[in-house]
Amino acid sequence: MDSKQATVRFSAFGALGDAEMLLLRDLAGPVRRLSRGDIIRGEGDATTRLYLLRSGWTASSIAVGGGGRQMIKVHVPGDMLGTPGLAMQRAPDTITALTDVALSIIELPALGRLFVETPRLAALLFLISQEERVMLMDRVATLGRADAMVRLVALVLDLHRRWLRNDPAAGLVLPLPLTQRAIADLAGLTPVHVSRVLGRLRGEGLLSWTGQEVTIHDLPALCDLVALPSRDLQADAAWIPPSAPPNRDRYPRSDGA
Amino acid sequence: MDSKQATVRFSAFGALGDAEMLLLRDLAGPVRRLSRGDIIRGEGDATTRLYLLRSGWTASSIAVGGGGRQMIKVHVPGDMLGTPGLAMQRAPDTITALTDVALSIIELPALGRLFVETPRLAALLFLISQEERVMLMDRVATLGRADAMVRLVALVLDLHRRWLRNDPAAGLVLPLPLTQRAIADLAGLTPVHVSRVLGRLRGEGLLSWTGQEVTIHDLPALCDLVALPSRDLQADAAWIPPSAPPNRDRYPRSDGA
DNA sequence: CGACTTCTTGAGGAGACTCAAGGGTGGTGG
DNA sequence: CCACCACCCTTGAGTCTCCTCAAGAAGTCG
Repeated sequence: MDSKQATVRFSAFGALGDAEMLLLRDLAGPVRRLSRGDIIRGEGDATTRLYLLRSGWTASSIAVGGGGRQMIKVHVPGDMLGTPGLAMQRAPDTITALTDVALSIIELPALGRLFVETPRLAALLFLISQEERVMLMDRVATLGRADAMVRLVALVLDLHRRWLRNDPAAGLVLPLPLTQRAIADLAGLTPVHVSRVLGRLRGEGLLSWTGQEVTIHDLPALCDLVALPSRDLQADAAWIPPSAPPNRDRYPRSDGA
Repeated sequence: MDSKQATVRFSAFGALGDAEMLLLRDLAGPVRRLSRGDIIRGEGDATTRLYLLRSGWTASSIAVGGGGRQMIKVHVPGDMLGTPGLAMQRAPDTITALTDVALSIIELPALGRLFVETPRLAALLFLISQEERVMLMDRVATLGRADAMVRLVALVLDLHRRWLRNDPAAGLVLPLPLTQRAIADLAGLTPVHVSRVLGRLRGEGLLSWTGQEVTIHDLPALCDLVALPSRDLQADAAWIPPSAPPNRDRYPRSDGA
């Protein structure tokens, strides 16, 4: 299950060959375990490594003027953490552990080898980043144009969809270890208002959100409320390079000419 | 100048070798010219090509329930258009021409060759996408946590910064062909409120925004107001593969095994 | 010149915020 | 074992930002 989750994001866009499977397994270094509340990487830190979330929940957030913060995204197992920071000298976001977590460390030279040795894997990684961009675009649309109730429902539906990808057997109850303060930081609201709106959602029988898990009572009604298109992933696009032949070293490694 | 703008986003992350320059020039196909207001690609269209903006301004937007829309981003020359859609079966956003524009069409097989033949270029393209993600993250933070005045100022500063990259000699006056309705769609506000807040910014001597251009009167004060970190790009990261040797065809093309 | 879009300004209303108080829960230490 | 503290959730009252509706001025294109 652990190793399956590590590849689920990749294989959504195309099958992995032996060479890719091998390199993907080598990509991830030692596993590190952290406790709830720990900071995995802070804003301003050097961007010298990536993380692959193995189990547990983490979140990425940006501090804004005056002690507040905007939470950008909640991560589920299989997500790669810290990638946007590669473009910057210093990390743009803080990554915190929402629960006890296990993550693999990915060193950057391994990423360089991925681009040289398995162009197919590089293209799939590129597509994962495009998917992340679309998710951020939808978030911009929601934050810019939706009221509090729609924002909260959109949040639940998004997390439900992503949770189902890791565990297709999961039903309408999903674990979601967020305090209402964290939910407010995600939705761009205040904790007080989150409490009120969740109360209304509960009262109308649409969903119930205890401290640790959400139960979706009326999925169709919720989808209706949010009214965002379904965003089907592009599986197996024709332009993606085919699996590389199994022998290595057709290209020089990045450390030797 | 045209060809310089086409490479400026790439070379921000590392120098381009001869092989990369060649492939990058071959990447872009025929130039297409469109008029102000034309739709380059609509939401739901097939995602079978990309565009490289040569001159003029375009914007990407998402329709939201009830006739409204959220504008995601304004593009300047040198930006690649349509990339997020690669991950989806149908385009998630509508790309419209804000002015008369010229753009090169990039067919997807050329993108596949880029990943196979020039891993360095692929890695740079990957980094451009990460930069776009960071810009979207900052936008999420602004929309989630900032009031109307800060949103507008953040918008101006972002566009000013990106405009300077193409024309380092540009001063504090930048062309910005957006109606107040478009500004409202960008900032997640209503046109009425945009008019009011721009009036206040003008009254306080911070900036003036006519229909076609913005003049920044007090840059330090505006930066102070927004208070987002500076986001220095990571130039020439060590993990990026070196330039490929000039001969081609070390890897099979994607059309032959 | 007329039709259209754009910008401005006013008045009233709604959604979300602030401040504040009270109850519940979990963890810590005496 | 219990007292205490810290955090979390809830609910109320008042305020403010931003929205809606509306009308008029200014500019643009056919």
